[in-house]
Amino acid sequence: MGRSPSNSQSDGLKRGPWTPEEDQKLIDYIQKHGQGNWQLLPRKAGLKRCGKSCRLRWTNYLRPDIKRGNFTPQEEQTIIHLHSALGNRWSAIAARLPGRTDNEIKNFWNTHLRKKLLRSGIDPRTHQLITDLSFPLNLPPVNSPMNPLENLAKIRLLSQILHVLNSNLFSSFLSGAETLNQFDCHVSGPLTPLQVPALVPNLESMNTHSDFPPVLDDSGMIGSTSDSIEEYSLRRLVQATPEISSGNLVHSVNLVENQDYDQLFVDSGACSGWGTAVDDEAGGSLWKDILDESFLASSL
DNA sequence: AACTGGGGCAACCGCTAGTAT
DNA sequence: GATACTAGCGGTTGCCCCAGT
Repeated sequence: MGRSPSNSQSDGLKRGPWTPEEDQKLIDYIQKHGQGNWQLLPRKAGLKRCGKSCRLRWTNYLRPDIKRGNFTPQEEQTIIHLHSALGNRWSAIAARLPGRTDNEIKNFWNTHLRKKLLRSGIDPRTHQLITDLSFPLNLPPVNSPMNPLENLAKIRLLSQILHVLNSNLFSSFLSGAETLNQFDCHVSGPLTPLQVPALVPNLESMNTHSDFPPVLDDSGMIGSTSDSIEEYSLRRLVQATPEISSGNLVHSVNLVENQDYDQLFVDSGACSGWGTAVDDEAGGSLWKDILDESFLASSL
């Protein structure tokens, strides 16, 4: 737990996990004298800790009014709602959740709620539907470690790219049509996230090009194309990701604002085209699945 | 049964804002 | 106004636990 497990400090101060004895000393001192000056407290209380460490231990763990245990669904909703309004201002969020500390809320957000939103196709930073490829692609700087959760959308896209590259569909194209003009159709206005899966069935289920949905241009409009097969496949994948739509975005935002998160998750998960993969558990196993799938397909 | 990898979370670090001198 | 000190905040780290192999 925590950093700097070593107890041997050049300044003579102990770091790392607190012992029950240290906790008791701190509790006893504060119960007798109140919080007062944190810099002086450790010396007066007989603790070999810095004041900062004492303050954190008290405010995050020992304070008598701290509520321990799991967050309730109500608290979850409150946190998500407040985060959409306040951002990463954990102390401000904690101030509205009696008995919860900023540290606890921050940890809960990073370990549970962020994943939950990502799985639902919602950018946890903006609380909006993930709508473009730049979302996952622009996140980690080159030298920073990848965050698999924030790159869920990227992973999903990669998975589907592999599907296309390995599919009968692709090989049938290699031997057949060079252009895709025959798939033109006319739909006015941008597609909504709920419309896209209807127009773009799961790639897995499409074995012939006759199943192909219409192609969308950069603005999300359906139009004609003379893309190469590769371009077409990639464009289709792009369109298979949650497409922004004023109508549906408003719907989702309303759900958030109305704290109807369960419905929001149901809605996003109900999108068969992208919801299925969104439902996948995030993490390293996803990469394994993707690679396994790719290997299997390529070995056929 | 032993090993391994990932998740959870307590604790630390660095920075900033506020206050005192 | 400049400096020093303190408290608070958000980001990050790394140990422990446990599920999966």
